Amino acid sequence: MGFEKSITDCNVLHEDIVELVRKDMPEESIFFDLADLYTIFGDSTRVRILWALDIHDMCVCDIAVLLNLTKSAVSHQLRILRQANLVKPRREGKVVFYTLADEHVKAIFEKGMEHIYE
Amino acid sequence: MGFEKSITDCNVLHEDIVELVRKDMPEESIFFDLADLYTIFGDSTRVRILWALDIHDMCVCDIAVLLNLTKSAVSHQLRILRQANLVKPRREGKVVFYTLADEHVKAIFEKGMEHIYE
DNA sequence: ATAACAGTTGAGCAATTGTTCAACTGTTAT
DNA sequence: ATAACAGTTGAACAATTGCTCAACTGTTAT
Repeated sequence: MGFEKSITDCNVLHEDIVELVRKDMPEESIFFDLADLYTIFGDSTRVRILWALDIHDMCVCDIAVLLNLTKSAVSHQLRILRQANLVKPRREGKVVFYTLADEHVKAIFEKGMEHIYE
Repeated sequence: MGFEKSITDCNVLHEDIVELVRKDMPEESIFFDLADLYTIFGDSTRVRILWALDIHDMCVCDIAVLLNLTKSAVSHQLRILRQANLVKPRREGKVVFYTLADEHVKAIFEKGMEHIYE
């Protein structure tokens, strides 16, 4: 088991605190997954799409009109939301409806709103 | 009161749905604020800093050692977290300790984790 | 068949972002 | 004074991101 090269340009000042925190920290990959999820919420277009879908299922054209975007722009964002398992497509003839695929989305919004308005 | 130029390259397909959703949608600036907040959570370094501070207050050097980063990199990220009112600094001599400034942070993490592990 | 339309996709561009580097404060000890 | 060290800051660079444009599917109607 090797040690990774140290990048830091300073020394530990409170070894006890660092060890305490290090013990309780999850492994690094969890933080990447968490950050990846929040990156998706970090765009106002995607947030508006998710918010809209939480009110009612919608097709690409309706979303585009609602948010005043091209259907291409909407489709690109929907692909990102699809890959993150946040929305699910459902084809009906020529039209593709998108549905919110996760009940946690609203809870995440609510916690965010609580921070903003305090 | 004028109408903004339309960008969309398609027409409404379900006017009733669009109107229903439009009625319940908050104004645009709220989505920018929400997205800005999640952008901050959208970086694994910042998430790890916040997680660490939730366990215990820490100074810049300790964070740098814990996460194997330069103190400059840590300081830059702490500035972003400070400006978003997510952490607060407290100077003690040469050392600056940072504290989590918001109880919602943990709740936001928890909701994110719930989505990842389902 | 073929036209019309909803939706998708890849390349490319402008804007944004995280880190590094180097120079700079602020506080403590000699 | 001045050296030492914790921390901050601005410029610069590489990498990423959101949108546009144009070309492409897939389904329905003529």
